[in-house]
Amino acid sequence: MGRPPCCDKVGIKKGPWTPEEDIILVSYIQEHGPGSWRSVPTNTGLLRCSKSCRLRWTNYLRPGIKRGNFTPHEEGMIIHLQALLGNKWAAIASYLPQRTDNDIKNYWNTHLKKKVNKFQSAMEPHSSTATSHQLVSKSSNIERDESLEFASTSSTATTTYASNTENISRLLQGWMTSPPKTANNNNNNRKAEQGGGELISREVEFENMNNVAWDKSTCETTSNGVCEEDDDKVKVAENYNEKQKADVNTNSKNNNPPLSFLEKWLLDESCAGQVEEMMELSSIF
DNA sequence: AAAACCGACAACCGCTCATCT
DNA sequence: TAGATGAGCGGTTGTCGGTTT
Repeated sequence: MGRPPCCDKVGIKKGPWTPEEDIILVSYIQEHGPGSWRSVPTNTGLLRCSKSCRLRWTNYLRPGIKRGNFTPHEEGMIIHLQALLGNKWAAIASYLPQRTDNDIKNYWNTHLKKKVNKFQSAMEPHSSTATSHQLVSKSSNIERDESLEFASTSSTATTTYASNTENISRLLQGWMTSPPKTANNNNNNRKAEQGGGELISREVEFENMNNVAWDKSTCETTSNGVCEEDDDKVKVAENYNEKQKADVNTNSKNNNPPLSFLEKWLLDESCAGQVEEMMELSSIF
């Protein structure tokens, strides 16, 4: 169709977002809700293209986003899902409600891909009979050991604005105390449609079902300090999710396909435990 | 101390799909 | 029905901070 890029316009600012820009964007979304991105730059006066605003919101400013180190369980899930779904980051992200697709994609590219490749090349002489599942499971074990090391060595928080979650927490104070019309539901529904088939179609439900509990559990079991930092943000997210839960439950009642095997596996806590076990068992790698 | 290198991640780009007119 | 527009996704790039030489 030959549509010109929205960011080609003269006077459109690029590069890292400033705190002022974030405040403007958050304030606007707080008032009008996410969506109608086209109108955001014109209504706010931001010298950013609509796309940039959307990305900034969905990948960074949106409530409920967990930042910081990935837990071994999260790593295992990413590896599993990547093996099963390929580079469908949005689909994978739907199973890790607090992580953005961009985050997962970056983490895969910078950490997990290398490790998995390393493992695969190590397995090369013997791998002719190994199933991909075995491969992935064993890969997960490497992730765990190395990630623990990683977590202990890389916990130095960056001091840049963009990485400071407290800034965002403050920005989001009051968000959802007067909730806007949730265009997010529409986005989620659309994502579900786009994600391709049954596997993804239930992400909305899962997301809302797990957001709060997931956050709490992961916070309690990790000791990297990230969760404490994000406490305010988590609370804000909880309110946000409560609201969404109510909306989405209505929809899911009407259209509620059965869980696939993969989903069951992923959602089943005991199975998650098995992954951990497998990780332990193959720590020889 | 400074330059070179490297890793992490935020942001951008191009494409596709859905919706609207 | 076709074109225009909005929005989302995945790949890639740019920037920045830390580490090594």
